[in-house]
Amino acid sequence: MREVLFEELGLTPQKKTKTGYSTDAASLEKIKDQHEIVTVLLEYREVEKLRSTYGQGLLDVADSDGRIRATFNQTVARTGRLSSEEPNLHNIPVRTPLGREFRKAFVPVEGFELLVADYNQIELRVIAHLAEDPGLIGAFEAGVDIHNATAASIFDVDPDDVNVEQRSQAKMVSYGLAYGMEAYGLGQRLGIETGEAAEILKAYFAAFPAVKSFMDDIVEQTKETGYTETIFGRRRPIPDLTSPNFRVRQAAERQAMNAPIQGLAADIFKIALVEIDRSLTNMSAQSRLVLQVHDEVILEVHPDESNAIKTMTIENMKNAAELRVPLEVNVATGPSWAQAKA
DNA sequence: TGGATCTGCCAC
DNA sequence: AAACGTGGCAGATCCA
Ligand SMILES: Nc1nc2c(ncn2[C@H]2C[C@H](O)[C@@H](COP(=O)(O)OP(=O)(O)OP(=O)(O)O)O2)c(=O)[nH]1
Ligand SMILES: [Mn+2]
Ligand SMILES: [Mn+2]
Repeated sequence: MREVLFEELGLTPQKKTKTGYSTDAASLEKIKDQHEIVTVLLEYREVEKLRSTYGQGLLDVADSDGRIRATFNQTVARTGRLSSEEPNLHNIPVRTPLGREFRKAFVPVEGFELLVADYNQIELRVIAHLAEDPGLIGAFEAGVDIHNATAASIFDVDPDDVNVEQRSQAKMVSYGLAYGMEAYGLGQRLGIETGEAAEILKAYFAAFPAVKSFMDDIVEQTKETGYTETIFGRRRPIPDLTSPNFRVRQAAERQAMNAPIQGLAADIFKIALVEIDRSLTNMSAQSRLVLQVHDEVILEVHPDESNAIKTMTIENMKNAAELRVPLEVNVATGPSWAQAKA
């Protein structure tokens, strides 16, 4: 593709990879108007990704009883998250309408429904707790949805008019900035000028002043000990903090910022998951756990148990840890993963 | 034919 | 890619 676009058609290269000019989606978006094939290629990329990875890929691994059984690795992700392989059930599409179609294929066994419970703004709550940031804590006490507020601010729309895609983008901005994203990277991702991105960054840390100092402290502390540690005691060594290579060292600093947060969120979620499992046993429930996705749990629920299981799941998740801000859970039920959305 | 690497892209 | 973090998978390419 690189050869066709940049040599044969002579389109304008945007950025480079290790081996030549990049043809990734962000680059193609910028040269759409130079040749009609670019839009076609973008559409092909989207459809082929979905067809190969999720269409054929999932059909290939589905068992004869209609279930898909993945391997959940407990010692792969360095932060304490699980990972899922063969297949990866942690990256089933949700962000585009066409991609979301695949979630309709995840259904409960006959006579049951799916219950989906996902922590609300989980890592922002963890940051609020660890950084003791007055802006974040105040927002959570007031019941503010920060992803929504951030979206309203960066896209200049009324908070009530924020759509799903905008909130999703704002999520990326919120976590990106918290974990060391710079104005340049923010501009690239939003498709705006670096200067404009710098204004967004400035506004973010003005609203949440303690986040920056917390991140600086974490990096300093990690340089001294050589590892990060969650409040439950999960340690991650970060030896690259002393690398002579600037790039490697910078990357290590961002890992040090992220690991205690993502790690604590993983600790909390795992505690909740074990408690949910214990409760199901204690209740002698017919309902069962079928999947987890980092801060989300999916249960196959018998209608007779629906209310009890819903209450039990929410309570276990909210009470898995006691932070300076409340833990909140979004929960929904439905006949498929796609439809179990509040 | 198959392993290793690279690019690109899906999710949290 | 110097430029949020954590993952896994498909396809192309290079090479044995
Ligand atoms: N560094 C980073 N972390 C992310 C990103 N997306 C998701 N995460 C992490 C932080 C989130 O708290 C966690 C769970 O993802 P969710 O999609 O459930 O988002 P969150 O819980 O923040 O918001 P929610 O209220 O559930 O929509 O995964 C990202 O783009 N960058
Ligand atoms: Mn969540
Ligand atoms: Mn989630």
